[in-house]
Amino acid sequence: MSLVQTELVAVLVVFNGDTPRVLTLEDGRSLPNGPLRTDDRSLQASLRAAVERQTGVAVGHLEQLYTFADHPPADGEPRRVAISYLALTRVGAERRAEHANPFDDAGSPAAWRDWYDYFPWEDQACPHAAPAIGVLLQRLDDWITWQSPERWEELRQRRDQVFGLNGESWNDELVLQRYELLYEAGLVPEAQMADIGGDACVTGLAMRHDHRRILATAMARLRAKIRYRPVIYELMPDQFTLFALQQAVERVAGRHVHKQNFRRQVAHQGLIEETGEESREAGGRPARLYRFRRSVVMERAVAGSKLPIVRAR
Amino acid sequence: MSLVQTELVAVLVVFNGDTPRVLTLEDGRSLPNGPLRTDDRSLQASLRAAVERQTGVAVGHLEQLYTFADHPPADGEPRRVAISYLALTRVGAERRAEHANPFDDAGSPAAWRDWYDYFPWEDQACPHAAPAIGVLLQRLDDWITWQSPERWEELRQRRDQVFGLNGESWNDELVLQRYELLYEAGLVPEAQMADIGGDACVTGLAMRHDHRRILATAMARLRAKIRYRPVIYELMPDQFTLFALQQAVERVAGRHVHKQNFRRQVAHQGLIEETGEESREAGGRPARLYRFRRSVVMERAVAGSKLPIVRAR
DNA sequence: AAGATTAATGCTCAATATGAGTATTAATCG
DNA sequence: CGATTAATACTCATATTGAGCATTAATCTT
Repeated sequence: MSLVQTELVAVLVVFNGDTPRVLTLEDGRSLPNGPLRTDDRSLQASLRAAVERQTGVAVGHLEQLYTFADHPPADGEPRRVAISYLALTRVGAERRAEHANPFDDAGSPAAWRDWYDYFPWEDQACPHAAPAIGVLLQRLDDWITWQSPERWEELRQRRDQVFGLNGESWNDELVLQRYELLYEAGLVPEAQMADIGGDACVTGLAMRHDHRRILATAMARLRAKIRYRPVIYELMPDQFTLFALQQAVERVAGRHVHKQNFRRQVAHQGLIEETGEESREAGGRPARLYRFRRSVVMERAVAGSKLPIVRAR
Repeated sequence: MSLVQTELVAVLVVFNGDTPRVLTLEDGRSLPNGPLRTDDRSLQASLRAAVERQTGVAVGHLEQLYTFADHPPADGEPRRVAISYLALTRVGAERRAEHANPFDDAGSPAAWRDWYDYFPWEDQACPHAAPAIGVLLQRLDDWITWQSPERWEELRQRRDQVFGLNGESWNDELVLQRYELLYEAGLVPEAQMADIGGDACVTGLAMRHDHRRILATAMARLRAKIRYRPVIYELMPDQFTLFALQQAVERVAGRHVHKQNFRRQVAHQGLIEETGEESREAGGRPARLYRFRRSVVMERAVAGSKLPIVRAR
């Protein structure tokens, strides 16, 4: 029959000025989730309720990501379907996780984790991540060599594309494709039946079920979306400097941005306005503070707003 | 509990050279659909099987659209969740609908219908649709006037945005937003409890459940996607002229394209190649025939490919 | 056969948008 | 006071985009 167990899974993202973080349960091994309850008004309402109940965090911007089905169960168990969402949370709202209800049903605390802990290779802007990526690529290479020779061509091409090697350029939106290639190659712990762990700084932290795949989908979506919709502002506090905004973009995208062009484009869009105040936290020339013009965005919610992310050479 | 009835719904699109068509059942009142069966390998596999069983059409390019939940049922019925997909079908493959298994479970034939029958106002390229759009906008205006005066401002702004009035420009991707505004205003038959029908050439054909909403989602997705991914080729036959390609884009987007710029950009992308043959069907200077370079696309599946759709003035 | 019609093509032009620099200014820190 | 940290101002070449004019090559009509 078509009765399936439907689960809602949320990827809550917050940017604390340093790195994007995701809300996790079970010591970082799963994402907040809950059942779709018949009495909730909508999927979104159901998800908000579940997350707030489970973690105490108020959910802001919310958008559906993708619906996954697990593999068909052998026994008569109902099939599990996961409807996943991306939720963006402003710093401040995220604090409630540590106070309100910091324990999930299993008794382990809800915790915010650097999303690059799960995908170290996605942080291309961070130079000290390079060695680990080198190790990973070496293992990938070894795996390819172990496959039947007629697949070499295809696999190497795929590797070059998704990891931006041999003339291809790094595409920060291919988070899911990279994860899936690594999964296929058995290089992430989830791919093994036994929980062998592996070296987390190379293969990233593992998660239960397909939660890391969902996280990859969320990262890819967010990276894609900040280029054409002003969603980055959903992660910013009320007031912020242009540098802080740029850092948010850089840390989300995992790559550097040309500062002057970034400012030019942001100014050009007219989505923010000066507050008149200045920030002198960084020790340097004080930076003007800006605020997001929510009213304007309502108007052109649709028009799009690109952010200048430098092309890789 | 979290047991819900999960339904898969497909929007199959074909372009026959004249207009985009969608595959419908029940005399055009519903979309092909089927349950998620526990023994199918994946959601996609389940959907392909259901559609082919129900309509006899082989599904080509397939992508997930969105997962909808209906309103909470009053009685103890399980809740219905619909996972919707967009499927693009090449002409030829679509023929099978008329031969193989032309009757659905209820005994009514599967039929391809002009998608603008369901959304007449979406066809902005068609001049004779203008009067009907005028009537619709008039009714929308009347409805706004009936609302409480403090909502007028907001509603008129929303109307101007989604319908491209008073200085706003028409955005062909807002299919869903337009439908939802009309729904809210009670201007589409689905919004009424009783099936009063209404004048289909103004309000469009109605569908059961939320199938027209799903169709709107599919149209919006396709219109958005042809701008940055080469999906339009999924609707083209093996060989085609540039003019045919342009018409496919125009009919899908519901707006005109600048011919020379269109050709320039298509040529620039290098996604197609001449076959060496010519078509002299149209009675004019013979047009060169092209074919889509599938191999190239595998390489830059990701790179994107924009199509020049003219901005509205 | 002449002229209308239907398209395909070739080419120009201005307005933006983009990527990558250099140079200057204004503050803090030690 | 000078090093450091940023913010900010400008320049420049190149690419992209929107819009148009002009020409060519076929068929269709009379």
